[in-house]
This record gives sequence, C-alpha cells and structure tokens, in this order.
Amino acid sequence: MLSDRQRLILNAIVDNYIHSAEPVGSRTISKKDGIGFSSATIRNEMADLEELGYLEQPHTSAGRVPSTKGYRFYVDNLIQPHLLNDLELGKLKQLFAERIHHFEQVIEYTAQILSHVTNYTAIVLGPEIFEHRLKHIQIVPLNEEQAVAIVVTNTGRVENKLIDLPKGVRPQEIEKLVNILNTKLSDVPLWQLRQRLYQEIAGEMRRHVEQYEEMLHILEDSLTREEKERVYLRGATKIMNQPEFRDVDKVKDILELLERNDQLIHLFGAPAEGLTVRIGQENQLDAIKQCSIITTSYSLGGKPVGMVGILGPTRMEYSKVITVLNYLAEGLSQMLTSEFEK
Amino acid sequence: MLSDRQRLILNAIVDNYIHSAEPVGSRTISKKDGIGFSSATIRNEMADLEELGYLEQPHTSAGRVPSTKGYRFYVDNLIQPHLLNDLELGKLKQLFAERIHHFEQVIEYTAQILSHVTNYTAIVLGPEIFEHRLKHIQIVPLNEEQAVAIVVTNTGRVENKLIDLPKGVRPQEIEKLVNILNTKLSDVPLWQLRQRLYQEIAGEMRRHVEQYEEMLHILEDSLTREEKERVYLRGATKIMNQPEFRDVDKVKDILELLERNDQLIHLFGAPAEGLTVRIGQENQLDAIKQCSIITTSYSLGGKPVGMVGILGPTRMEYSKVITVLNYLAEGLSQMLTSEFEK
DNA sequence: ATTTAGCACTCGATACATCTGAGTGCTAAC
DNA sequence: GTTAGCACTCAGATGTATCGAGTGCTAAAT
Repeated sequence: MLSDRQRLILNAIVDNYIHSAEPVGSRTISKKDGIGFSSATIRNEMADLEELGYLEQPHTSAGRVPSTKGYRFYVDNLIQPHLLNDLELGKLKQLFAERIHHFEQVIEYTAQILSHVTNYTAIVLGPEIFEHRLKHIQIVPLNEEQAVAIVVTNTGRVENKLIDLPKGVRPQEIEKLVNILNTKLSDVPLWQLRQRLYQEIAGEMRRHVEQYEEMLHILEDSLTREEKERVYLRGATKIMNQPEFRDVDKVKDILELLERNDQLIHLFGAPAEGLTVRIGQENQLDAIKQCSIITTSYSLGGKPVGMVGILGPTRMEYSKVITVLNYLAEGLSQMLTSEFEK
Repeated sequence: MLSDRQRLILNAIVDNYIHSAEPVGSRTISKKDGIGFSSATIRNEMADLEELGYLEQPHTSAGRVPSTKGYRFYVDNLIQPHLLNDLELGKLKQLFAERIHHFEQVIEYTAQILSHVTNYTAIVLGPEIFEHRLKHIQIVPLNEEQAVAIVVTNTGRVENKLIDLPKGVRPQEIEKLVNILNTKLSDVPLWQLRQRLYQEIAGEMRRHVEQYEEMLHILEDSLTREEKERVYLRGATKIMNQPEFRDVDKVKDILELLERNDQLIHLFGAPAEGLTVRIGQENQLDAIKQCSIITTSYSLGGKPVGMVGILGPTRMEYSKVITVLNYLAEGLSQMLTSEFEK
C-alpha cells in the first residue's frame, strides 16, 4: 500500500504530466504548493514509486512518466472532482434544450458536443433495439417485382428494406397480409418479431393469404435483419493535437481503426452499465494501446440502452472527461425517458 | 507552344516523379528508353520548361518537380491510356455483379472499391433527388402528439420525419388526408411536391379535413425538407501513405475537412457532367491545395444523377484514376438504368 | 545550329564531435 | 527521516566537415 506522501507525489506527477506532456522532474514537484519536501526527498520517493511500477523513466537522466499502473491508481484513488466552467456547462445544456425530432440527430449532436467540450474523440452508440416496439408495418410495392417493407417503432425510428416479391402476387394479397401483421404484431418488441411471426402469424397467413410460404420467408428476412448499430464518431482528428501523436505512423493506425464503422463498436468492449475507464495497455486493440477510453451508458426508464465514450491519449484529462460523461449521460437519460416514457 | 521534344521530356519527368516522389534530375531522364539525348541537352530543355512555368526546382542543386501548370499540360495533352490488370478489373466487376437491394449499399460499396483499387480517398455522391417520384405517403401516429411521416419513392428510397401533430386531431382525419395525398400526388417528382401541395391539395383539404391549415404547414415542412445529400467517403487515411504527407500538420487540415460531412460535397465543386480534374492550386479550398481531385458523373437513363471522385496528392496516378473512374461511372450508369428504367 | 563533354559550383543531407543542462543516485551531514 | 551537495548520465541542441546529386555555363564536336 502506498503511504500518504507517496499518493500525494504520484498525484502531483500525474497531474503535471497530463498538462505538460513532458517527463516530470523532482524539482518541479518539490516547488509545488502543498508539497513541503526538498527535491532529494521527492527523488527517493520517485525511485520507490518506480520500483513499485507506478512510474517509468524514458531514459536515465529524464524525469518520470506515469505507467499504466500509475494512471490506474490515479483514476481509482486519487482523482479529484472537476468543476466545469460556464462555457462548458452551457455547451452541454444546449444539447438538452433541443427538442427531439430525430433520434439520430440527438446522437450525432451528442457526439459533436462531447468532442468539442473535451477536445478528444467522441463515440456515441445509439439506443439498442430491444426497447423498440412495433408501431406499424407497411409494404409499398414499387413495381411487379419489388416492394419496400417499412417498420415504424414507438420511438419514431423507421427501418426500411427493399424486398423481392414472389412472381404474380396480387396487391390485395399484400394488403391483407399487412393488415394481419399490424393487428397481430402491434406493440411487440422488435427482437421478438421473428418468433411471433412463426408462432402466431403463420397459421393465420395460411388461411388467408396466397403464396403464404414465399411471403413468410421474405417477411422473416426483412423484419429480423441484423440491426446495424448506429455509431457516431466525432473529432477523430483531435488526437493529432496531442504532442505525443505528432508522428504520422502512430496516428495512422488509430485513424484507420476509427474509419472502420464496423469496428467502432468494439471500442466499447463488453457493454457495461455505468462508467468504465480503460487505460493504455489495458485495451485489447493494439492500435489504441497508447490511448485511454472512458465510456458510460445512458438509459431509458432505468434500463441502459446506449453508450457514450471518449477516446484520448493515456495522458488524458481523466477528471474532466469523467465529469463531462457522467453529466451528459445523466442528462441524456432524463431527456430520453421524459420523451418516450409517456 | 511546346516542341515535341519538350513534351517528351515533360512527360518523362511527370511520369517519373509520380512514381518516385523525388525531384527528377537530368541524368535520370537521359538514361530512359525513348530519350536519345545527353543529360546536358535535357538540362537545357528543363531550364526552358522551368522558365515557361511547367517545372519547379525545390532548391538550386535539386532536380525538377512538375508545377500545377505542368501537371495540367500532362493531363490535358500527354496522358496515355492506362491498362487495368486483372485483379483491378475483377474488383470493379464485382461491384456490378451485386444485386441492388439498397441504394445506399451500392454507393457505399462503390466508394469502398474505388478507394481500394486506386489507393486514394474515394468520395461518392448519391443519386440526386430530382429523379425520384412519389410512390407512397404514410403518416403513422405514435401518440397523441407525434407521428412519423414517411415518403417512399419509385426508386425504393424511404424518407422519414418525426412531426408534431396539432392538438386534438383525430386519426380518421389523418387517414383521410393520407388518402387524398396518395391519390393526388402519386408519381409526382419530389421537387414538385411543395408546389403541387398548394395548387391541388389545399382546396381539397379545406373541404374534407379538419384543422387543414395546421396540417398543411406540417406537411409542407416534412415533405419539402432539404434532402440531406448522401455522401460516402472511404480511405480517408490513405493520404498518409504518401511520402509528401508524412507530416501531421499537412495531413491534419485535410482529414479535418474530410471529417465534416457537410463540407464533403463542396469537394465536387460545381456539379458537372463528365470527367473533371482539379489539380493542386486549382482547388478552391486551402486545405487541399496540395491535392488533386478527379470527379465524374454517373447517370440514370442518360441523365446525370450522381458523382464519384478520387482525392489524392497532386503527384497522383492520373492515368490510372481516370481510367478507373470512367470505367466505374459507365458501369454504375448501366446498372442503375437497367434496374430502374423498367 | 545543335548537341554534348567537361567542369566549377551549389546546397541539402549525412555524419561526427562537442556542448549544455535537466535530472538522477548516492553519500554524508543535519 | 530529511536535505545539501556533488559526480554522473544522456538526450538534444549546436557546430563543423564531408559527400554527392544535380545544376549552369562554356567550349569543343557534330
């Protein structure tokens, strides 16, 4: 266990390094307010902290830099609450003042503001499908062969998919089918659709609809398709402002990862409720072992439905980012709940 | 006017520089096949070409580099047709083999392949709205206050927007309204909707629908909203592979520009039919004055409806990119036309 | 009148030596 | 237990010499 003085010094070193991006020397620390020790004493403590694995030395005659373990201890035990200034608070409140007109807009705007306030890369994962319930199904024929299947949910989300019609199907048949679907499946959660389709609809369809078998397959396909996760990314280039990423090769791997929309979701790791911090080496993906990711979930009516996260260098303003994320997730949850819980 | 020999030499220099990324010296050129002159002669010609503004010298004892004017002459007069290899052709044909199931998918896949084959950044602009005709309108109430308005076009595109309902409107009224709209507006091009709404629907509505005035405003708002252009970007980080962009500061401006979805469309400049090449300084945006953009349009039934483009360094493989773009735009046009012209 | 060989010259790149100073570890005194 | 003092280390900055690719110009060759 670390002594009080060791904690004090570790805290000072991390704080300093986060803002200066330069290895921190013993003299710098000893001159700080609140530290009443000479540089020699600090040096001894630093040597101990290094031996314990909390600090690292880039080379013999340089100052110390926090290790992943050091950051971890800092985040878990030392971090002090951050006070947001009026400008930042204003930006965040702006988001909640918006009237929700489109789900995606809110998410996009959230990512935008997060990135802007923190100066790091923001990732927002849209509300998960399992809270969406079917409001309405519509099938609009385009011509003899094709139609568009449209699914509207109680949350106002609209999914659509082009489908191929069986040969010679008559418009009346489609209409009949849609009526059955809307009567039977209204208010069913989307993830149950496939199941319900077979359990309750199949029999009904056989009785009333021609070519029911083909239609059934097509329906199954269009109603139960993989929901493409809606991930929004903002401020990917912000990482380039960090002095430790002034090298194209270092930045390239990260940006290539961020460019791949399908990979983004993996940055969140296992979906977890509440705030999670993953620091440097703790990250699975090689490309971001020099970065930290802080994520948290937001909820609708108490159930977590989506996530927001910040990607930055390991030398990140943890305190500020954590405050911002907590504040934002809280606000977002309230906003969603009051909007859709009625 | 340039002499034949000057053209030959300029061509050789540009070709060489495109592949080596190093200033080209007189000796390099004189040793090339097809050039029967000594380095001294080449030097004299180079001096002339520089004076005429086709070449530049980074410093006194360095070789020559093409200027924007030099590239321009090369593209306009010297370029030779490029032959695609089997691998590249295979990749491109793969695209056309796909069955169209979703417009956006095709566009996304196009960008993907373009970037992969050329190793530069690809930008694809989705088909413009003016060829889309109304197929079906639907208004799905979500609760007392809100509804989703859905517009389906003959091309299978689905637009949707959350709308606020006037207080106390009855479901029957909405149904009546939707019926009127579908009867009167079927097959009307989307861009005419607003106009037709007032000319033909307003009178009908007043007779049959309560609260017609509020509904009219809401409809107008939801039917005529700005179509958000669908721009797809792929391979933004490819620019980092170029030796002249190994500097974070140079890359940053470009990537920041590409990150802004709303700005992307400006990269295409004025929408033009056919192939356009904009080289270095010719570009309006400062961030890409070290880059070239090649764009072309693709069409549906003879009318241009969208664009594809490639962004790369001024030192770009113009010949190859032009060939690829032409080939792809041609194939895409055929594909779209055969799909939607029936 | 062109072309080319020859040569002096330029200047970025590279290598190497030197200097500087921030920071360390250790020891001995406080 | 703390600190002053000091020798030591080493990355980074600065300075100097050398190298060589490439040039421009002149005079000879074609």
